[in-house]
Amino acid sequence: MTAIADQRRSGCPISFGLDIFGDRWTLLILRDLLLKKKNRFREFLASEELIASNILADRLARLERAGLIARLYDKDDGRQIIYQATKAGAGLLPVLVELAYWGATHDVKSAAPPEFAKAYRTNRSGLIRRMTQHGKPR
Amino acid sequence: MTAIADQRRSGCPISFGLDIFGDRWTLLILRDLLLKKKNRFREFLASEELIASNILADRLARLERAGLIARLYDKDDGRQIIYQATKAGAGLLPVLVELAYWGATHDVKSAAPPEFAKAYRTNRSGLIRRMTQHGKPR
DNA sequence: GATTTCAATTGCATTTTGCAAGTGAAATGC
DNA sequence: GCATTTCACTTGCAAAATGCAATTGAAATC
Repeated sequence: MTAIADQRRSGCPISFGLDIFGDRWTLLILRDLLLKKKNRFREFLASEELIASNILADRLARLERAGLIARLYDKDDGRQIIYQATKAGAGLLPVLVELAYWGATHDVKSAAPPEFAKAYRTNRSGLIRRMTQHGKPR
Repeated sequence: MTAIADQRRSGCPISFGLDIFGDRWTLLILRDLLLKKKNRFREFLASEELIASNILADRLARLERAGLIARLYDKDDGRQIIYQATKAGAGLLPVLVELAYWGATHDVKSAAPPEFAKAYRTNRSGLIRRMTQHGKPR
């Protein structure tokens, strides 16, 4: 599965990522999807940071175009759409873990549980493996 | 050393980070600073992605306010300012490494050298340790 | 003393964001 | 079976951020 940023600024792999999710909201959606197991529009809307519905719709569309998420139709409810991370999207979990660890260690008012930083320091790859198992992309 | 985002959206450590560097340019400046050993205004301007000088000045000011970089005066040249990562700024190196690895593995046209992904897979923490030693923050 | 280099700043057009309200289709309640 | 609610969005519009080109003033070089 390959992500495509169509107006990339350079060949740099970091700028490639930022061309897709370099904004204040996109990684929060992926956090909800990968870490909080949310997968519906209204669930993303309900997150603490209060994303506006037009921005959410725009970011979901971009994520889909970039190949990081897929849209499924809920067969039990014709209104609802289920959002799922692709392998490329799920591949960002380690990035989210590093971001969370950086925030947890540099933000005085962090709401991250102390167990997280502890688990990270004790066994980072085990932590990531456990987190990955829980919400495996198909 | 503690970074301060003054209008944070939530207690989430990920959103804390995004409140500081959640845009298309800030992490590229930190990439230049931490990975490419650039530390002057004109050097950041010269990067491949071609940041505009007003945006660069704005991001450097924000990074300083957030406590991720410091400004030093070059005593050999009164015009020049030397930008340096603080410990909090240098703490983002693992985030940059993960971003680079994600980009290197998911971007077909990645310009990242194959040795990087190889080194990451073989010995990630050793790679990060070596990268950290090279440009140590004071 | 004139020219160049430095780190920015200014003015202005374009794009993105954010808020509030609204939409149509589908499900639920009575 | 009809009204109400819920769903995933869309629309309109003001405000803020971005991007471009030109300019600034201080300091270094020629």
